[in-house]
Amino acid sequence: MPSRRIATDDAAGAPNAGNIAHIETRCSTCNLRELCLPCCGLSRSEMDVANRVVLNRARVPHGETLYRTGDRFTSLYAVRDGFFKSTVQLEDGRRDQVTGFSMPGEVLGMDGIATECHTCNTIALEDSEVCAISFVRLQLLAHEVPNLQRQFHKLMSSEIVRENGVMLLLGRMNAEERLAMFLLNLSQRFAARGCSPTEFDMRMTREEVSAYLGLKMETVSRLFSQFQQEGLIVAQRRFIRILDGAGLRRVMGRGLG
Amino acid sequence: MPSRRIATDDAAGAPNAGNIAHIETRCSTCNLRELCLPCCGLSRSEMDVANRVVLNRARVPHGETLYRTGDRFTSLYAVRDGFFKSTVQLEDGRRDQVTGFSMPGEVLGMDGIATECHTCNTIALEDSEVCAISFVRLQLLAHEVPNLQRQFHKLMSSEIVRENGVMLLLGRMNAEERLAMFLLNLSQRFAARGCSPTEFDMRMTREEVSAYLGLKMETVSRLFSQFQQEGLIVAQRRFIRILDGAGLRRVMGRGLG
DNA sequence: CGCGCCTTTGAAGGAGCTCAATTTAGGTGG
DNA sequence: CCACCTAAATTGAGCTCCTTCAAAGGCGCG
Repeated sequence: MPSRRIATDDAAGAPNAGNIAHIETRCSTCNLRELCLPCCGLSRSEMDVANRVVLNRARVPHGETLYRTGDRFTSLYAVRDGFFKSTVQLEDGRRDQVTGFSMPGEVLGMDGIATECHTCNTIALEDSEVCAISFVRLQLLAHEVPNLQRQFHKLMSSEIVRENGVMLLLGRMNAEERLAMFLLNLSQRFAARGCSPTEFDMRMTREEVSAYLGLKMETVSRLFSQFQQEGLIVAQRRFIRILDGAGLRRVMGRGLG
Repeated sequence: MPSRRIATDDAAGAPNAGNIAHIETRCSTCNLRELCLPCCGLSRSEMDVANRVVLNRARVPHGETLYRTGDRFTSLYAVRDGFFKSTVQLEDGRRDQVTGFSMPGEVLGMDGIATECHTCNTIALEDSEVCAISFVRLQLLAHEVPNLQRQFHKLMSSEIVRENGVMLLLGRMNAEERLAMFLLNLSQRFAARGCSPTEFDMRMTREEVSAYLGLKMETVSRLFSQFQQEGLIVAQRRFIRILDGAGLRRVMGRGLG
């Protein structure tokens, strides 16, 4: 099945096709503006300008692809609601690595800027909603609003920094440490969104967690059980309660001496 | 020892301190302009504008740090000559992961944009030379030259894409595949610089290669020996000759039946 | 209620690690 | 110019952690 095309005004074709909800969005009233790219760090008046980026809101049902490798790049996507995974695949397509999970306020699609084609696949892990931000328009607007330009640069840089962290995790941590780090990271991101940092529902399967952590599903499952026995967490399938955050942090030191 | 500070005109302090060679550089005469950020893809007249970015050339002797974690971010660095590694460290500092090796024409320092402090360490693997590009000035100039803005965005995006590839390597490839991929990547990058793709001198130690590939030094050493016995390469310490590139490419399929 | 998918758990195997000894290359000073 | 010294690289043997293969358990949904 084809990945869904979310039209932005300057994209070829109808601006509002098929089953995709198209909503004129006002950033200034968006409850994610603290987290979202074009709004974060902008003053009230700048925000009015930002409203003109024309964000086309679109729903992405659970399991649907937002964009896939090879798709032409036209927009960035701010996650408004829901949860996504991004994956890269080995040519043969048999093995794939999850490069990240994205939650509300985070921005997807920056991989496509370089070649103007996407280089990974992004799939909704639950019924989700994104704001499609026309990249051409974003650039035009950023030209007028230096602060927006800066925010955008910081956003791309953060993604580089984040990926550096994942490389450290994949290259130099053992299985225990990887899962502990993963849980702490999720926890911290939920907290930043005003959700409980100690009790949350993971949206991803064990398989997807393992594809992110560079492990096998069975290993991840065993580790959840182990952490539970050690009294660090309660894990009932996707539901997680963190009982001992400090303990998890300590796990990350168990790797070497 | 402190990391070396390379002053750009708008940085606080003397613009040309100590043992650092300061040379007014003209991009239009630089033999790297095909590869380098501010020049790549720019027309002749745009290039003249680019000359005004004020690139301070600086030498970085073998083993010296260009910037380190926590250093204030002021500039990007285009590698003019030499070879660098970038590393991130676990808090304890005992384990570190090499996030990339950089060669002439490549740009370093984009990790610093997000927080205005660098989040990795970058060290010269041989006597090297960089152009320090004041980020403030780059932004001003990019504002005047849209093409430069676009090139810069593509550059950051490429870095994201590159790191996605490394995550795939670290998360889903076995040791053989990792080394094969590494050698083919080096080869291809040397080729792009007009150097022989089949015969080159690696600038990094086995230790550094292993810190990049998420393996141990001994494993990497064994693999070099193995590849040599299989007739894929000649490896005499850092000198590498690729005898059978197609064979190396085939190695990357051996990972999963 | 039964089917499919996700998850858990066990037992055995193997890829890469650890520890340790040896070889080689490059730099330095007599 | 050679002997020495140190750092890098190689190689071996045994071990460990994670994987592989297999089976059973549990939850959601038609």
